[in-house]
Amino acid sequence: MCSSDLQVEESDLRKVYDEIDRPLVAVLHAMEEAGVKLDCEVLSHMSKRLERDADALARQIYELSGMEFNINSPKQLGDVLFNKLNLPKPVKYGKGKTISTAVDVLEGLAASHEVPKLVLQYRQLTKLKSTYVDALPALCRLGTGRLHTTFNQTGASTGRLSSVNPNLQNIPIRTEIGREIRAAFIAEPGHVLLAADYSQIELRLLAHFSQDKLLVDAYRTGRDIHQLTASEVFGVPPMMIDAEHRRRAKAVNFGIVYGISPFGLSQQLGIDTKESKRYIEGYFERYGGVREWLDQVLEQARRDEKVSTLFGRIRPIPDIHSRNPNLRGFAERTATNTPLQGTAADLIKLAMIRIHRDLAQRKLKTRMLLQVHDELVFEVPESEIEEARALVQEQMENVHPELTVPLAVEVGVGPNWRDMD
DNA sequence: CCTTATGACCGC
DNA sequence: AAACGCGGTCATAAGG
Repeated sequence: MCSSDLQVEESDLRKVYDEIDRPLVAVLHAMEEAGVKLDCEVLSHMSKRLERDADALARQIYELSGMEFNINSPKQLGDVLFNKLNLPKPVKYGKGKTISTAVDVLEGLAASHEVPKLVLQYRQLTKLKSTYVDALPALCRLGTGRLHTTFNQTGASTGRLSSVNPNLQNIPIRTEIGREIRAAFIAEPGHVLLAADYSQIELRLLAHFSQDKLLVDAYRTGRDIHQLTASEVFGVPPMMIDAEHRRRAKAVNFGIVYGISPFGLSQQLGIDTKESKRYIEGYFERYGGVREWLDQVLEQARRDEKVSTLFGRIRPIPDIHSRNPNLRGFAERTATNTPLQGTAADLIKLAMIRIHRDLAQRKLKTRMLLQVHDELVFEVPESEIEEARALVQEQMENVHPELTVPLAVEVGVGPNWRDMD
């Protein structure tokens, strides 16, 4: 027996290794070798434009500050904002050393002063330029113009993959400029990119694990889950839910998955902890099964000092008995989040193995390129689009039919990673 | 010169 | 003091 096998003697863990992680190795290798085509021309033009725009912002910042300094140095920036311009220092942010210039601090100041507003714009531009626009083309393999990441199979304690050199799991999408970068990820001539992503897989797994009546019923009947939570927590009929209600309810649902605290939710929503506490209490009043499941996971974590995914992947939770409330709090949130995040990771890995197998069996030229936690990206010859779409959606949705709620997968097809229909 | 820590910020 | 899960990268700054 080889030494790596000694680590996985327990039978459930053995199965996770034999049926998920070991067969995934070949799939990941093929994905890394395939790479993804990058339109370096697009990025080169973007680089010049961002250079000009960032430079113009910097000049305005220097002008309004009355001095030149390094905007990228939090120390120098804090000094200018809070000592030279005498903007109000963030409460609770000093923590001894440098004053925080984090985005939420600057956002609070942006309404009353031009400089923090410009700094936020400057940061957005320089972040995207240095991390993506300038860095990615340099990593393209010469000749093919393709970008090859390395997937780390043991990087995340929950069983998720990670991606390095470059990280292709954090390509921007939220801002317009970010989406321009995404548009530089293209398909070879005669091909399209196909992206398939699980819709709210962790909340669906929460429904499965907790068997909460309301949550299970919501997913079985195809309800808008954030609208439902808004309705239940704020006591407003579903039809009366506006965008702000829904936004707050969405943050509550995410908070539940992450291991909610009144403080964390209040920070996320920019509200009082009193109010966020009311939201959380309101949630558990309505989703009683969720409360019971969370309690049961914590009980198990305290008993075994570990938690598991649906398939038996294990995460030790050594700090669950810590007398340090901070450490213990982290351990508790880890304990409740890991079965959700880890089971989602197990499921998409299983789907990847089966899709890779089926593509080969059917002798399709479609290639799996990327995995981004709940999304798979493929490069598909135009002649195979409909067959690939059906195969991928089918395998992802039916990866584990024993779940008590359906898994929903949305599929998009397009010439690049931004423009998907 | 390289390594490490920190602050900030990109994604799911 | 810190404060909601999991990662990776960049620029700065300081240390060996």
